[in-house]
Amino acid sequence: MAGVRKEAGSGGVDAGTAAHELLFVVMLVMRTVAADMRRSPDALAPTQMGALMKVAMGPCSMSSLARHQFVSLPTISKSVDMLVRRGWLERWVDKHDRRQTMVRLTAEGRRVLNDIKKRNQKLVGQSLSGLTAPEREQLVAVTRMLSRVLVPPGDDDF
Amino acid sequence: MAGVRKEAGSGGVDAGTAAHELLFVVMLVMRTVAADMRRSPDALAPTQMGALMKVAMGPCSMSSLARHQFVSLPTISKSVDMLVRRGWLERWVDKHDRRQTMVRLTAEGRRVLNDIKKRNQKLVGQSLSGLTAPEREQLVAVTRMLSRVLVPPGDDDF
DNA sequence: GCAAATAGTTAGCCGTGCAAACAGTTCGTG
DNA sequence: CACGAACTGTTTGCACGGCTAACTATTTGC
Repeated sequence: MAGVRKEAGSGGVDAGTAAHELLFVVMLVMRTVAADMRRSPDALAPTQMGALMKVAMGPCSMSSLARHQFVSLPTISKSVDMLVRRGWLERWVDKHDRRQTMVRLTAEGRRVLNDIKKRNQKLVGQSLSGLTAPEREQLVAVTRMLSRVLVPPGDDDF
Repeated sequence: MAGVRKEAGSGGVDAGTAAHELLFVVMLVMRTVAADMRRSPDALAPTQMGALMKVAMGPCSMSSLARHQFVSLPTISKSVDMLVRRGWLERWVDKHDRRQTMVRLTAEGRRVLNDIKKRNQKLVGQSLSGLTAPEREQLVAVTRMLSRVLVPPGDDDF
């Protein structure tokens, strides 16, 4: 039960242990990636990055964005303010429900987002080049599996 | 070369593609974990969490902590201030080099750190319980492999 | 047609991050 | 040994990220 650690490779692995290992790696990656994004000329916090990525999938409302990033409405409002000021997002009032303000990615925003993505990809890719080809295959298989299980199903905000 | 995406399962996977997939999952996990840590009574930012985890491995200096978290010395100084104020860390001047201030975890700090870890583990573990036992085995194998490759070798700060 | 619910923004607070400037300590070299 | 250079942290001042509370503007429902 809880508290019992089993070794991988011989016995079973409970979800808690797997979570522990996964969290360690996630922290490891985020630490370097977040630091690199801070140093970048187009400095961006992880949440803003996530917001851009969501909007890149298609226009959405403020609430939808806030739910997606798990932040409050005031927070996303201020963040979008900043992103609009930088010229990366456009904001307009929805025709059918004038309470909602919708958000769309600008061409410049898409360019910047792709730049950051490429930059992050290169950074992490350098470490990953230390893996063998089969190891990378295994890694991708696991990421697919995690994506399937980590994205809340039936929620359009994800 | 760059820009060419190959499908997993049949052909090879270049490091960039693997990095892309890994980053997606990392963002996914961090989003939920960071949000949960904000809501927690012992609210803590990812960097502070990382600092606590490093100090939990054994006492260390400010510089060492700053390098480990990839933040500036002023930033870690202020963060440690806060953690000392909360009673989670203790600070003292090194006997042999009076320039250095060392940091150690208090009993309370260790308790809180374990609480947060358990909380995160439970949160992520819930999603991971959707995996089969062999899938979890595979996941743990990949995390081990990633830890090996992501931790800068020969650097005592990691 | 009006109260309640919904969607965003504004105001005010605290925490995180940086660079620049400062202060104390150790090192190195004449 | 003495003094300047290098190293280690802190302070200051700024920008931004996050929250709650309070407010405005719309839509919905009875």
